[in-house]
Amino acid sequence: MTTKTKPEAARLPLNTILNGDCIELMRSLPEASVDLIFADPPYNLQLRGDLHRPDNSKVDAVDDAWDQFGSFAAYDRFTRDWLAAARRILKPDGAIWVIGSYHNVFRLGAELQNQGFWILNDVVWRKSNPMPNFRGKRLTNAHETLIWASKGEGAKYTFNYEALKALNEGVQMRSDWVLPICTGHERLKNKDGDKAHPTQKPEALLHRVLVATTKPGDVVLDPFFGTGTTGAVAKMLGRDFIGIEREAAYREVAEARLAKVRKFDKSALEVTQSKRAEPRVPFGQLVERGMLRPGEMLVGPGGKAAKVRADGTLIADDIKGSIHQVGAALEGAPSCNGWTYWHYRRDGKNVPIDVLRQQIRAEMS
Amino acid sequence: MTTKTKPEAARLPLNTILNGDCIELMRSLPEASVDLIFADPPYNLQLRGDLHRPDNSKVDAVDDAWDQFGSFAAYDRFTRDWLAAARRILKPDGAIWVIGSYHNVFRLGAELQNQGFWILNDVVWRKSNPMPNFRGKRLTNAHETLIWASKGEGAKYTFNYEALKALNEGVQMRSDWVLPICTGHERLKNKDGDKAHPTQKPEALLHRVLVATTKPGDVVLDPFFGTGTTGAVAKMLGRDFIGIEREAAYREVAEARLAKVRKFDKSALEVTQSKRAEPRVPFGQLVERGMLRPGEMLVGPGGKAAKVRADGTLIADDIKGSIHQVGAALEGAPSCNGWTYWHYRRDGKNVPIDVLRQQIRAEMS
DNA sequence: ATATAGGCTGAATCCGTTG
DNA sequence: GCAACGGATTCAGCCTATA
Repeated sequence: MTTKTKPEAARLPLNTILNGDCIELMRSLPEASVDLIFADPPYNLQLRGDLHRPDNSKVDAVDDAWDQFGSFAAYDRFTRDWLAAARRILKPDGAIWVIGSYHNVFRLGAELQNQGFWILNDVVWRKSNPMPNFRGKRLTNAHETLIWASKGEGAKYTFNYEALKALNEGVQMRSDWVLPICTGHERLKNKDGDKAHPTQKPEALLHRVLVATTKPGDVVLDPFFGTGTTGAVAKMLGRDFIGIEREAAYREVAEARLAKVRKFDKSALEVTQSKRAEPRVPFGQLVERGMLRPGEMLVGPGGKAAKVRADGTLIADDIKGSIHQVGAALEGAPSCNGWTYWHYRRDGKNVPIDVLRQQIRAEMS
Repeated sequence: MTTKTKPEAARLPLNTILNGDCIELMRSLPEASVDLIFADPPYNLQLRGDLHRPDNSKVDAVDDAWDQFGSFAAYDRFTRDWLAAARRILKPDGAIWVIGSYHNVFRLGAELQNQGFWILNDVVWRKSNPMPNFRGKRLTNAHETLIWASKGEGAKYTFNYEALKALNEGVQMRSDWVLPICTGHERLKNKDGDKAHPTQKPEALLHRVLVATTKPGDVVLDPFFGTGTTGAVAKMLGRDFIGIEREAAYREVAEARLAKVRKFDKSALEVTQSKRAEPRVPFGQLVERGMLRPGEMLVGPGGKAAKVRADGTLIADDIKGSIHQVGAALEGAPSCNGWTYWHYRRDGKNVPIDVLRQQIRAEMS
C-alpha cells in the first residue's frame, strides 16, 4: 500500500480490487480523481446478464436486422453508462484507453466521441501469433483495436514521446504495435489447470500503454479488472491502481498475482525526457554573463548575420527582436529555433549558441 | 463496354461514371443489382490550424469543402442516408467495404451494424510510409481501417480464400495488410502538376479487396469514386464498375485514367509483393515482454555494467541512451553493436542479449 | 551510366507558458 | 480568457541534380 498525502488520493481505495458492478462503484468514487482509465469491456452480448433487449412488442415479428439493433441498443446503453461514470472520475488532464474487436469497438469509439472525449489515436495491436481462421471463410482475425482519448478537445494529456521513441529503436512509435498474445507462463491458470480468464491481455501491451501515457505515481483505474494485468503492470511501474471486478474467481486470481508482483527499482522507472522539460534559459543571460558581448556578430547557416544587443535582442538591418524572431524573419519562415540557427565565431569556427545554453544548464544542475 | 445478358445488368450504367450526388443516384438504380460496394467517404477530419514540418514547410491539409461537416450529428445523418441507399441496391449475397480513420470509422462501423450489415472483418491497412507526427504529440498515425460486411447475419458472400492465401506466400491472409501509400507515378496529377485528389488510394489496396471478395464479371459500385482507383482496378481484373462522383475535376481525371487501363494488367499485383527483410526488433520489446526487467544489470565484455530502464534505454553512471549509444560511450568508440556487446546473467552465465532478439524473430516468422 | 546527395511530400483532429 | 512569444519537432520513398 502506498501512503498518499494528496487530499483526493486519501479518499481513493488505492491498490485494491473493488468487488461489484463497475458503474455503481465508479459513481461512488470522488470526481476528477484518477489519471488514467484502461478499460477492456465485455462485448459478448449473450453472456452479460444485465443486457436485455428493449421491451418492444414488435420484436417477435421482425427480421435479424431489427434484432441486432435491439441488442446493440442495450449494449449502447451499457457503454454509455460505464463511460459516463468513468468520465466523471477522470481528472481534466486525464486520459482513457479502451480496447475491443470489430464486434464492439465501433460502438465504443462512437460513444466516446458522443460524450466529448477527444480521440488521440486508435492503436492496432497486431498479434504476432493469432489464432488462425480454421474454416477459411474470412481473413485471420489478427488484431484488436485500442482507442486512446483525452477528456475533450484541447484538454492536456500525458504522452512520453521520447520514451516511446526509445522503445522503438529511435524512431517515432507508430499506431500499430506488434506484440504476441498472452500465452505460456504468463497465462494464468485456475485450479483445474484451465485458463483463468478467456481474454487475458499480455503485460507487454499494458507496459507500453502505461509507459506512454502515465507518470510514476499516477492513479490508473481499470473497471473491468479481470485477472489484473493492468494492476500488475501498474505496480511494477510504480503507478497506483484501482481495480473493479465483480467475478469472485477473477478477483482471487488477481489478488494472488498482485501479491507476487515486485516494483521495479526507482531509477529504472525514470524514462527518457523531452527537451521541453529542460529549464528555460533566456538568451539575455548569455550576454549578461559575458559569454557573448553586445555588438558581437552572429551568423546563420546561410551566412545571414545579426548583431547582439545589450538587452539580449538581435538586430539585422532593420529587423529587431529575439533570436527566434530575427531568424524567422530573415528566413521568411513561420518560426525558427534561434538556439540552433545562430552561431558565434570562436577560434575561426562557427559554434552554435546552443552550446552556451547547455553550459548554463549544466551549472544549474 | 461490356455486353450483358442478365436482365438487371441491362438497366445498369456499367463502366461509366455518374455525375451527381451519390445518395440520389443510388436511389435511382435498381434494387439488389450490384455485387460489391467499395466506399471511401469523407473522413470529417476537423483540422484546426496550419501544420508545419520541422523544416518549416507547410503540410498540404485536406481542407476541401466536401470534408466539412458541422457536427457528428450531421455526419451521422449523411452516413445513414448513403449507407441505406447503398444497402438497397446491394444484392442479398453482396458485400460492402468502407474505409476510414479514427475520425469517422467508429461512426461508420456503428451505422453499418445499425442497418443490419454483418461485419465479416475489420482490416487494418498498415502504411509502410505514413506521414510522421511532426510535433511529437501523439503516435504516428500509421494506418487506416477498412470494414468488410455482408448484407446481414447468415447472408452468403464471396471470399476467395485460396487466392488470398496465394497472394500471401501460402499462408492465410491476415486482417492487417502492409501496403505503401499512393505516391510516385501512380499518384495522379492535374494540369498544374499538383495532386489531382488529396486522398487517392493505392491500386494495390483495391486489388486485394477485389481479388478477395469478387468474381470476374461482378458489378462493383463506388459511390465516392474520386479519381477512379476502384474502377481502374475493377477493369484490370475483369469486373464491371459503376462510379459516382460529383466533382467534375475528379471525373475528368478518372475518365482519362480509365481510358488507358487495360484488362489483366499485372502492375498492381507486383506492388503487393512485400519485401522480405530481417525484421527490426527494438531492444525495448525485450523489456516490454518481460525478457529483461527494468532495473536489471547488463554487462559488457570488459566488465562494464549498465542498468535497464523501463523505456528500453540503458543507464551507466550518468550516461543514458540506447544499448548502442551507451556501449559506444563506455568504450570511447564511435559506434557499438549493443546486441553483441551487452550480456545478461542467467544461471551464473553471461548470455548475449542477441539471443533474446533471435527468440523474438523466431516467433515472428 | 551508376552512385550519392538533397529536395519534396503524404487523410493530421500535432504547443505550452507567461503576462 | 486571450494574446504574445519562446522554441521544439520527421519517416519513407521517390524524384532530380550532381559527381
